[in-house]
Amino acid sequence: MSDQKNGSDTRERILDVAERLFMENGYEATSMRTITSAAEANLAAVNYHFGSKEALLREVFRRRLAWLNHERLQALDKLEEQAAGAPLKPSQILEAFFGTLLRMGENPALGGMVFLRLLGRTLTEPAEFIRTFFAGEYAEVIDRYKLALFSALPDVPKAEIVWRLHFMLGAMSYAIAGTDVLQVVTGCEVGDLAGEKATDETDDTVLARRLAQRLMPFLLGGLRAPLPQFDDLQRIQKEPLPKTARDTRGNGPNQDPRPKTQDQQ
Amino acid sequence: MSDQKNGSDTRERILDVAERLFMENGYEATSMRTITSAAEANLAAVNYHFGSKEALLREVFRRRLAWLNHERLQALDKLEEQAAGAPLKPSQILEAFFGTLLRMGENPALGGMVFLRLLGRTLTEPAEFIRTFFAGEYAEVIDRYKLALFSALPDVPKAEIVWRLHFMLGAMSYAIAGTDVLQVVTGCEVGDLAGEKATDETDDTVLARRLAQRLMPFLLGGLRAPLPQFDDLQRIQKEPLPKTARDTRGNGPNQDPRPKTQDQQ
DNA sequence: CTAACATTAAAACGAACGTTTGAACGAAAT
DNA sequence: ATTTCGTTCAAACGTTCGTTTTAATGTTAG
Repeated sequence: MSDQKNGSDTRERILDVAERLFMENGYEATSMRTITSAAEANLAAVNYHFGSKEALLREVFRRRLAWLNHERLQALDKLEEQAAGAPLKPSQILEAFFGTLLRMGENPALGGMVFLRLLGRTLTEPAEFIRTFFAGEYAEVIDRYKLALFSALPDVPKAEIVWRLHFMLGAMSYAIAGTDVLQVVTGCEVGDLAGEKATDETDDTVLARRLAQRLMPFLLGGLRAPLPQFDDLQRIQKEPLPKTARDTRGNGPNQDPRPKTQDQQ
Repeated sequence: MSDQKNGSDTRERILDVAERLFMENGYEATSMRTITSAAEANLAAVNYHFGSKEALLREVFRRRLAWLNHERLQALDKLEEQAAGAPLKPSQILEAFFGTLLRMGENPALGGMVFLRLLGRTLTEPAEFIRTFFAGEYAEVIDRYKLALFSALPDVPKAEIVWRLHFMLGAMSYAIAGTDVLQVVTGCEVGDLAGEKATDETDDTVLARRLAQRLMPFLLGGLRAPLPQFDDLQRIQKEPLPKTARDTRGNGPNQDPRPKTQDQQ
């Protein structure tokens, strides 16, 4: 009990801190020294407990995704059991898939919005080991839900469903990851929740709930949108578009005097 | 003419190479030595022409976004001129905003899919200087389109429109950025274009066109989806969710024997 | 008590990073 | 012919990176 306490404590502290810092700065921009000092642990602790920085990131995700994927599969199992062979409603499938995730954002014990944001941002990271890791973690869940959508929408071509699943994942990931990115651009619309000034934690919880309420109808609307007309082989070329102009700033305006002596201050 | 040729040549070569490498590896994971050697330029060339690595990234985006934003504003101007004061159709607005971008993906001279992917991935990067840069570059365009959507959808609350604009941006960015990410997970559905084996460039062009055809209906469906019912103040708490269990792997299964002596091979 | 073990601690490793320097080059301009 | 200036070059700058090493610590079991 107490022999584990010391070790497990440091281990969990590192995981929690790494989760937050990876979310805030990204994987590459977060150094092990930043992590260990923020976790009040020794620099060597990460390599001792996890083996490497890459393995640390994997473990940060594994402890959350294990719960998430299990919950998602269980939700789908339950739905299919209740339906007794009949195809499910798309809204049920989306609720099981996205609702489960968004409910993580409302529960700080499961990572809360910190993990949701980290997940959304990391899904687009180009690093090879991250992609292969996610591919392995997500394979089963995606496959199950893909098949469920196939039988829920028998009239929609399967390729179209895959595309739309892709779009839905994107809308969700981006909405989560960018709650402070695009909100800045669009004019700070998060804080309009009737003057609630609470902890960051409860603030995040409220945000997660609002996000879920507004995201689900959007996704359903997109999923059930009319199919595009397929004028595939006709290759419309709306305008020839001058192939010469390499970019906009050939010699036109909009050109600030950059390379005179470069802008070192 | 020739005195500029040498310098401009290196400069453009660096921009092109950096655009591709930032897309493939991300900003932090791409070193200046990788960039300059791939561009067959000297290591100091980046600091000479652009001043710093950050400024290089900004310039990579500026030369594309200048064209894109100008085109987007012009498209909206044209639409509003034709409408003569009447509100626009949402489909027109989306076509002007997203169609303009997706048409960049079909034109390699404007960056093609390389730039589109880079844009999609960089929008979620957490680095401060990137966010402030994008905020400045996008502010005017987003504002104009936001207002256009407000008058196009007078019955929809403005906050809801902003959220859905956010979702649409996410679906697009993610769909673009992850054409090879999620496609791997979902089972390699890109290559199903009737056995076309062509250059990477024309392949990308075809991909951009297919993406546009399938993305636009999805976005329109999401934008026009029925509004969510607002049961905001009731705080549904579907299940208490044990606040004790910090994470899934307290002592359950799914636990691989990690910290025995760590996994250094 | 002591041997074994898991964990922490401090220090150093070599490699890679972004940036700077100062000289050299080459085509204009004087 | 010489100066000028934008550009390129090789080399080095100091810093930070992830990882490893070696010793010290405290707890558990025989």
